[in-house]
Order: sequence, then structure tokens, then C-alpha cells
Amino acid sequence: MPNPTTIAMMPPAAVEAALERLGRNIRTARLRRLLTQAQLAERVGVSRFVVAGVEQGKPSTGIAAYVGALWALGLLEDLLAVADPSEDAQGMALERARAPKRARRAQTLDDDF
Amino acid sequence: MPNPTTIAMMPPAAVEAALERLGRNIRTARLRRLLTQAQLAERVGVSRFVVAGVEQGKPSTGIAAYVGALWALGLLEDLLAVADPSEDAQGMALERARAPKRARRAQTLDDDF
DNA sequence: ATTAGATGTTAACTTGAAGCAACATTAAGG
DNA sequence: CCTTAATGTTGCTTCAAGTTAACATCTAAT
Repeated sequence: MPNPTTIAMMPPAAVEAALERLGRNIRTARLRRLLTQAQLAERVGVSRFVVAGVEQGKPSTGIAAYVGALWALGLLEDLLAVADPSEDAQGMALERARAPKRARRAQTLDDDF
Repeated sequence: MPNPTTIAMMPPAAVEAALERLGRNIRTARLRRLLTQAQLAERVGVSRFVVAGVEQGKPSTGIAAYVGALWALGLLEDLLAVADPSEDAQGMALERARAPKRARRAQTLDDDF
């Protein structure tokens, strides 16, 4: 990360808060399943330090560690709803407002649903 | 990433699929908002290459880039539901199963009043 | 008390993530 | 057609993420 001021180092407060919450949620889910950080780490395929970072909401940790943890905890489905195009009311409204005609589709706006 | 076999390099298929889907969702949201990768990157505070990686679901990219993109697109709320303890039916069931009725918790005897 | 396990902390080391620039490719528009 | 903008691609450099190991701290049992 050559740039001295990346989002990973100084994330906006909202991003930071969201990450901390996600980390706490993952920790709660792990504890409920009676797993240690080391055990979860082994399932995910990382060191226990990475899991610790995930539970602290460390911004610079690779997303695979987070998603891997969700996967190992059986919570991967929750991720599928994030930024779901069919639930993005704002985005759909924008699209509707600007393309009333039936001309040509801009490009491949995969409205998969 | 010193270890030759991290989850970031060879994620389970389910994790890979979930990341690809998340990336596509973010791309769709960006296009609906008529933003270029470079514009979104500027808002997030990363280079356009990182945004491209996010939209491809690159596993090794830091989670801050993903969450930052959601934030810049006004979709951060979606993340708050991920691994939400109050929605984790499996985890709650486990906890309930091992919880002793209403016996007193051993912990710290709260005879402090 | 003492043990044992889990988690936090630190340090040194290795590798790849992210930055940047230049070029290629693609797509939209005049 | 041509131009322009957006995105993909490549090579290079830098520095921090992740690794291992060892030690500290905390907690829950015996």
C-alpha cells in the first residue's frame, strides 16, 4: 500500500463502525458455536491472528478472511443480500428516471434476479 | 501473504462465488448511479484498479475497499445485517440448548447490593 | 492454588497488494 | 468514420498484510 493515506488506514467513521460491528457479529457467532479463534482460523485456512483481526474489524484485512469466516460459520447467505440489485431502491429509481424510453440498453447492466 | 496456500489464493468455491456476486452487485450499483470506476475510486480513496478488483470479487483485496465502495454508493446499511446475532437462528439454538434453565450463573455472584 | 486453554502482544521475515504509468481494447457519440 | 472516454492489461516499485514464534495475560476449570 504505497499511498500513505488509504482507506484501509483512515477509513471514514461510518465504514469503521460497520466493520467493527461485523467483526463483533462474527465473534458472537463463533462463541455461540463454541469455537476458538484457532479452530475457526484452521477452518478458514488462515492464522489465528487474522481471525483476531477480523473480529476487531481490521479494515486492511483481506475480504477473503471475512467471507471465509462467514462461510465457516454457516453465515455466508447473509452476504448475498448485500448490494442486491433487486433491493437497491435508489439505484432502480435512478435507472427508471433516466431511461423512460425503450431505446438501447446502456451496456450489460446485469439485473440478475 | 507468506503462506503459499491462503484462502485469498484458493478460496472455497462458495466463497469465490459469493465474492463474485458481491462484486457484480457493486458494479451494477455503480453503473446505475452513472459513476465510472475512477470516480468511485476517488470517493473511496483508492486507485481505480482496486475498484476494478472489487467488482471482480478479488479475494485478496482489503475489506475496506469493499466496504468503502458500499459506503460511497449508499449501500452500507446492507452490511449491518450480515451475521446479525439476533438473526442467527443456528447460533441462538446452540446457545439455548446448552443454557441451564434459569439457574444462577456461576460467574460473579452479584451479591453486590 | 494450580493447571490448562484461549487470547492479546510483540518481533523478524517474506510475499504480494496497491500505487503509478503506459498502452491496448472496447464502447458510445458526433 | 473518427474521436473520446471507460475499462482492461502489463511492468515496475514500495511497503504493509500475513506468517511463525515466543511470551504475557486472562479465564475457567480441577
